[in-house]
Amino acid sequence: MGIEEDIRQQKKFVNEYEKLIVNLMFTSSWLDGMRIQNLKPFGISPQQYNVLRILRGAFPEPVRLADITDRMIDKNSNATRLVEKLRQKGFLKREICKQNRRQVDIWITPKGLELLTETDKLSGEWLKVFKTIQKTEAQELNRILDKLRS
Amino acid sequence: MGIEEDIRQQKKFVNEYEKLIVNLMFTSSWLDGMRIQNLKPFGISPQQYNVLRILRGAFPEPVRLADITDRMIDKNSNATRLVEKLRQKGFLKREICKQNRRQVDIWITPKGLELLTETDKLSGEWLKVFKTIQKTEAQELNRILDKLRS
DNA sequence: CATAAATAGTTGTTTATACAACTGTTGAGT
DNA sequence: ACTCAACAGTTGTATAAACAACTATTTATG
Repeated sequence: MGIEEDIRQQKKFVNEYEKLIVNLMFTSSWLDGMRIQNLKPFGISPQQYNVLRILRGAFPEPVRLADITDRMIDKNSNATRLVEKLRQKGFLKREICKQNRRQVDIWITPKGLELLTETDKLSGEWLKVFKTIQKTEAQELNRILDKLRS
Repeated sequence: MGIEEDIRQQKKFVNEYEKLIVNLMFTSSWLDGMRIQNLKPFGISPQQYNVLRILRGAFPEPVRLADITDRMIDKNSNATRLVEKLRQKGFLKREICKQNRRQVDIWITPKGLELLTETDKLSGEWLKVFKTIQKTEAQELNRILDKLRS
């Protein structure tokens, strides 16, 4: 019976919108839990993964720290510290920009690219999770979520 | 153009499912940010609000700590400490169960109920956020999200 | 050119989260 | 009744998130 069962709620939601808020939060938390478990063997968090994906998207061009913050799913995380964690693990390099010494340019390293190649292999696992819904349903979800935020 | 624009992604997603993962995470983070801002004037976090809602749902019956954990959206949060925070603020009371002294019974207080009555008034604000989508679209989202987790 | 404002990151501090280890209580099996 | 496993919460600790204050650099303005 869906989300009511997941949160053991006896009463019905007052309306579809109330239910939707809870449903989105719950589903996201559920997905995030799976992402954490998936990435654990690689020693990175979903947020760190997010940063590496952004860097790969720009490769071989560098990305500025501010751009990372701007493009991250969770805007509130501290990009400086996230990047430092990834640098310590050797997945990226950072350099103060010669032209504008306020800004820091960041590149993904071969080791970082290699890591993403490994995690890419997990996408088959993810597709299994999503096999429960049709492609048209995924499209419909994407459409309505985009509309919701507009 | 939707989520691609929100995360400033130039390239297209490889498929609707990849896009959906990002879209769900992003939308949830966006909603959560609004919830934090909404609840800030009342001095509680979304998680604490979630606990109070569970308690109100059972009122005047008590709820056991384990049930709270079980019914929470974010299962990983530490219910003991969440409850203690709310107790300090006077929104709930807790008592060791006479019949089974391992378990702790928790009730929402009149002050807690009053707080929820105040926050209920905000639901009008929330409906404004959701006015962008139709009721049938909300139903469709709920249906597909439930299916996704099944 | 001197100063102020804006920009780009960094650091400090408080609070929250994740996960494991721990305490106390009850129930089951012998 | 005694032992052990299961149960219900709590506490410790390491890591991360939230938010504001701070430093350094560049750009704009008089």
